[in-house]
Amino acid sequence: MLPTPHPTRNPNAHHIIVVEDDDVTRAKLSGYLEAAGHRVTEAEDGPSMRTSLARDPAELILLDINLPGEDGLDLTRELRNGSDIGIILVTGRTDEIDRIVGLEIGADDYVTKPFNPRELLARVKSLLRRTGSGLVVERPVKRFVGWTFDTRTRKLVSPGGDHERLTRAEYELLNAFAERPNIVLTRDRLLNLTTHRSWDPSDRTIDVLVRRLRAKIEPDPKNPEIILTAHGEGYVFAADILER
Amino acid sequence: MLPTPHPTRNPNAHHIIVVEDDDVTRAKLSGYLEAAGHRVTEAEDGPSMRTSLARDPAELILLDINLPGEDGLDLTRELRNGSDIGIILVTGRTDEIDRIVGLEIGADDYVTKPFNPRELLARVKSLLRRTGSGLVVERPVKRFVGWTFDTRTRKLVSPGGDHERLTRAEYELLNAFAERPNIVLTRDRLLNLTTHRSWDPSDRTIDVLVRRLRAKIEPDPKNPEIILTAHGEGYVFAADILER
DNA sequence: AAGTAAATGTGAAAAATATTAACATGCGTG
DNA sequence: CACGCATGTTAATATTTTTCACATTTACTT
Repeated sequence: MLPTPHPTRNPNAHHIIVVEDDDVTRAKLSGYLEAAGHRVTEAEDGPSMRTSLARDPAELILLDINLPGEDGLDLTRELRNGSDIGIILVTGRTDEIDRIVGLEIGADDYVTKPFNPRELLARVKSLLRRTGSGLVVERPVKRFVGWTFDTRTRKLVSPGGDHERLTRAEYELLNAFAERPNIVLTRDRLLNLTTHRSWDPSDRTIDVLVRRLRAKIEPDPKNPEIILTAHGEGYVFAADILER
Repeated sequence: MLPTPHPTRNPNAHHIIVVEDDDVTRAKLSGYLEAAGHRVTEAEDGPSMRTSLARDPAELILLDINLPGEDGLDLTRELRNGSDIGIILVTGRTDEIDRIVGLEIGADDYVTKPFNPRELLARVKSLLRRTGSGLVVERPVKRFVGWTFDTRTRKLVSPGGDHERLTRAEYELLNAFAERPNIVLTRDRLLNLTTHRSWDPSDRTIDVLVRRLRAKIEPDPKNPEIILTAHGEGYVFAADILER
């Protein structure tokens, strides 16, 4: 195992501010994040957050919606206005209104208590990547069965050298697959990876998208060889990926 | 946590003068700036500013437009005349801005009350970098896929050697993109970076600007390769930037 | 092996989003 | 003040994405 870089001694680590009034929750959150090698500052309210931010700019903020005094949503608005900081809201109940409003206001994602540490870290990592906060670098070019997939320019070059244009959704889906080859991905997971929505059994979005992707990359779309369906489970990207 | 450099004991810190007649606002501004590790001098009017400046040259000035007696705009002109000090105007209302920016008096940027501390610090940081007074020196010339973009003269030279003239808005947009390559930028963000406006879903300003920029820099504007659209999200500048 | 219910595939309409051209406005310049 | 340019706005057109109805396949039961 790689030695975990000590957060306070690793200035290259991402700086994350945890804004949460409850001591226990705050400690828990920063514990997870520090264990993952991030540099964490704790703040118990808005003013404290502003101070920390002024002292040491952060790439990401975990923000409790239900802060005493100041509203977390107001803080979100304030942060989002003119900054590209990543914002993940922390919500107590499964209060759907809070989520939606929060995301519309400018938050990038949300997590609900109680936390699943793995999910939390995954969302943090994904957001850091999305906001372009460097460090988490992935290989931009992936190859599989003759295809060349440039994740940066979002282009796909066929074994024969033809260029395929991918729409955003197709790109997101292929990217999701290409990062996780040879394992079954549920529709729920895929939808979550490509858009930010959650899935319900009547949602056929992924199926349609898979069809379109197959039409573009499968030699014989009727008999898929790259994107296989796992009946009752989801889909598998069945090809080896060569990075770079 | 990183040790915060004490402003008055850190001669490497940037010297910033805050010119503002209202005590509360002035204290707030210098508070933010000092927390961020800058060396701050406060001045309540023009004469006081000149004195401070003579005593200790500054890299940047935060200047309230509505000073009693002397007009902030006159001071701007005076400062700009024969000095390359960074000037950020502080304005009360949003409607004052159009006038000021349109006049192109020589200020480098502006912020509106009430301040968003994070935005304020971001603009200060960015300006310090731009004026080259920082430890972080920004390269004014950027290259991408054959193009040469001189951010100082605002000139764009094509791979073939032709000169493209960019309007102010086009320049601002290209600059925003070139500083953040390979990540998705929302329209909201782009609008905030180019002008200080906030975005609403019916605002197609950025779309039109993207189109005009594409017409100038894309080999085939119908099939963009540099500025890609991320449907439902925003735009991506998909090219590597070589600085210098 | 045939029947059945559930899951998946498919084409096309509907909705959401982006592109484009044409027009409107405002500003500086001659 | 009229002209030209930069910029923003509007509305039509085009594209992408989602939804839907129905066809087909699969897994399972008998």
